[in-house]
Amino acid sequence: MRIATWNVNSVKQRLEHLLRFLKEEAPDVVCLQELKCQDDAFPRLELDGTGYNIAVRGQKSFNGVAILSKRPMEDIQLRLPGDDSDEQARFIEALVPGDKGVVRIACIYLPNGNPAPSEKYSYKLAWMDRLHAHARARLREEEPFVIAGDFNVIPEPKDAARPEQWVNDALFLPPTREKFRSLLHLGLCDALRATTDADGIYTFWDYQAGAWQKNNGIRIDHMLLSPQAADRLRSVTVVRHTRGWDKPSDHVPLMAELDV
DNA sequence: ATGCCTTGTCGCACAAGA
Repeated sequence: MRIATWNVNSVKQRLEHLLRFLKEEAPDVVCLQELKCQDDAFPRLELDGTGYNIAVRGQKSFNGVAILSKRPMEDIQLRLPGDDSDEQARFIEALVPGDKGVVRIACIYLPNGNPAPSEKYSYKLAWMDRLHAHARARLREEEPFVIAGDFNVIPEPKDAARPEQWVNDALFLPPTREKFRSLLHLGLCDALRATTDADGIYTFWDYQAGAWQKNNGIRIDHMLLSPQAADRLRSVTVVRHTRGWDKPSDHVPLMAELDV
């Protein structure tokens, strides 16, 4: 099963890119973030011919997440547990069947949190605590489980071309990185880091200041795998060339192949 | 030090992103 995650920065603006990506890579599952539209504005008709089933948690203007799956999904969850008053559309989860078994896939758009300190940063840290609690509960089920998405976390200095630019940023501050590590300490595996310890691997390049042309990137899109999913990991790919397309998203897709 | 782009919004500038 090929699972992809991609922050598209407006699904309406990126529809042609998405269709091209689906055609070229033929992933079984695609987790999308930053739809920037409500449920009824999601381009379902435009995706009709692709054969993907669609689960959406949209929101006006900001945020918004979706899962596309070739096979029908079950047990779709639209909220990250832990705060019933949280209205931001940043979480969607579904059980997806494969050839040999099922995988539960959570698609997340973790808050940016800038500036720090601020209420936004407090919200980010609280959201990470809720994700930690949810992951711990899922891990107790001892099944293949994947958290895929835009984490807005630079895990290590080598995950930034110029780490000194990020030392005061919510994506790289010590509390942010500590909470990311605490997810790993639960027993989750950073899929890309299971395949390589190389530096220079990025998933985001800012639109500004020629970041792409200078390769001034950061690695902030991740897939975390439960032990039962990690045991089945075959490969991880950053689909880097999409950043060079016309009118691209500032993020590129991350893709993992699981033997499921 | 700030903005640099890009997107969405009951636009006509601003918020949010990272």
